[in-house]
Amino acid sequence: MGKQMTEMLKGTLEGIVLALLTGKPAYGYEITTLLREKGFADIAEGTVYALLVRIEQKGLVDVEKRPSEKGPPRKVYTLNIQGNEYLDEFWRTWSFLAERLEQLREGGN
Amino acid sequence: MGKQMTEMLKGTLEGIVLALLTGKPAYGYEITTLLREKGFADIAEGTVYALLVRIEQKGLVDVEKRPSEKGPPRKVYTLNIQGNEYLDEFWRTWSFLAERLEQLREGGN
DNA sequence: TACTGGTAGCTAGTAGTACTAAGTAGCTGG
DNA sequence: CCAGCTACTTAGTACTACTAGCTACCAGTA
Repeated sequence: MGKQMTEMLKGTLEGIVLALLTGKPAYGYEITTLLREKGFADIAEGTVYALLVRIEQKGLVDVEKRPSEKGPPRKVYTLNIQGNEYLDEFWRTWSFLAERLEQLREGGN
Repeated sequence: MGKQMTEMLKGTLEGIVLALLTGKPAYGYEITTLLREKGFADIAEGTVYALLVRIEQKGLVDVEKRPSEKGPPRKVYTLNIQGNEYLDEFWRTWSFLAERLEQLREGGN
């Protein structure tokens, strides 16, 4: 992956994953494949798992272990209230940044 | 500053500063005040100077020392060809991310 | 049986970047 | 003379995505 993309994902990937969880719980492996479908083809698996541990420790998601039909048990992550608030804050921050950047791109300096 | 903003700026602040430099050279102190005018009120001075050192070492800008009317000499930064290419790459990366995020926000998961 | 491959999760160590917190230094006005 | 603005610098810290591995379960196949 490009280095610029790597740096830009810092701070946004967390929001992306939380956004994926709105409404539909998912487990780690599922999230990585979801990300690939959504166009984030080069995000390392290990990155996702580490991120999931982080948002769990922050208390943004509830976790439940469920047996899988094909493989080891899955850890299913569900966005909770705190996670929703955090996600709202994320979107506000994102909007702020995106607006300024569009101004910079169009307005010219 | 919010922690989310801090993390989100990683990778984008560099592009923002380079964008500010397109067409008009500027020096560090000027850039920090420019950033504040543009809405990035809470970006630490030290952050900007460190970033400027970095983009200089990457060879994205040309540097010239000029005496100031009121204070120590200024280091004036000018975007060069490599910087322009880097900035193009930055906008491509940004567009990619912004598109996916808008899809995520609207399309709903 | 042995082996491959898909599913599923985990970890130690590294690099990059924004931050804090402090400092140096020149100039002007009270 | 010193407070305050200008202007730049630096050491140390925290956070996050990465690499590069590892464990483990199951199905199909040679």
